[in-house]
Amino acid sequence: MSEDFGKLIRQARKIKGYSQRELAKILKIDFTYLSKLENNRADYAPKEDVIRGLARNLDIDEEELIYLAGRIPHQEEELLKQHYKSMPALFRRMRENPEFAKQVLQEVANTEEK
Amino acid sequence: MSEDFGKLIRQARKIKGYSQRELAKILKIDFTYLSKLENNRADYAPKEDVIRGLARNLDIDEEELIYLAGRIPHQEEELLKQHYKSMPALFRRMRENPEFAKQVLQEVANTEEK
DNA sequence: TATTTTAGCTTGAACAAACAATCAACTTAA
DNA sequence: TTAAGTTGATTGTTTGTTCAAGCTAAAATA
Repeated sequence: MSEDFGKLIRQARKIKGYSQRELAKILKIDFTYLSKLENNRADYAPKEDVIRGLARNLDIDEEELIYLAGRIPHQEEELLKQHYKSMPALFRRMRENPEFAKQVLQEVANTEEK
Repeated sequence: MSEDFGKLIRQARKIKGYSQRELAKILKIDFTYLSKLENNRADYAPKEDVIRGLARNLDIDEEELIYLAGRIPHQEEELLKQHYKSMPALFRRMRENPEFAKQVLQEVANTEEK
């Protein structure tokens, strides 16, 4: 589990003024599990549903939280398949050349008209 | 499982002149499982190891086959986490605007000096 | 002020569900 | 009559979550 995933959800929970038990109840998960998530003590990332539940109730962007957890949103799997021939290059390039990654992501962020 | 994953590995196997049993033996998987993979009858994508084994023995690019199977190579998970804030935009943009996707991927492919 | 609640949190062990692969039985073509 | 391939049922493994037990600090109570 990501180092910052736990930090982020704990912080967000506190801002919302929930105790772990309160939030866990809303999400219908065990509060001890939420504790583990906040401490990055869960061996594996939660399921997408759980992550989305967290995001919704904590006013975090759902997709962002999914990526932060090290998952890829289910709906994007199609994209991977469709572009399977060029994806490896894209990812390798972004990994090996952080400047490039920054540039591409910047570009996308800019052209986005929210 | 991807529509073309099965087709691709079956085709590649035939080119190599293997029967399902022969190839399965090399990969140390059950030949009936290989059959299912070729027919896209396996409910879930194989593990990364199995995909890599297939790719190696069938002269397919390992990463490409992983993406085609709808998975993301383990080593790339870090990248997702690192850029969790901008990834959603990138993927959404690529999904919603195939032209954009093409362009970005082209660009990467071109600047790659193999 | 010492003592007992209580509210919030953490952790290892146990468990359940989802996922990945095999087994047993069959079909077909050669 | 065997070599190749398919399929539904079953099983094994990994992943995701809960359970049982306990810790700590701050309030309440004596």
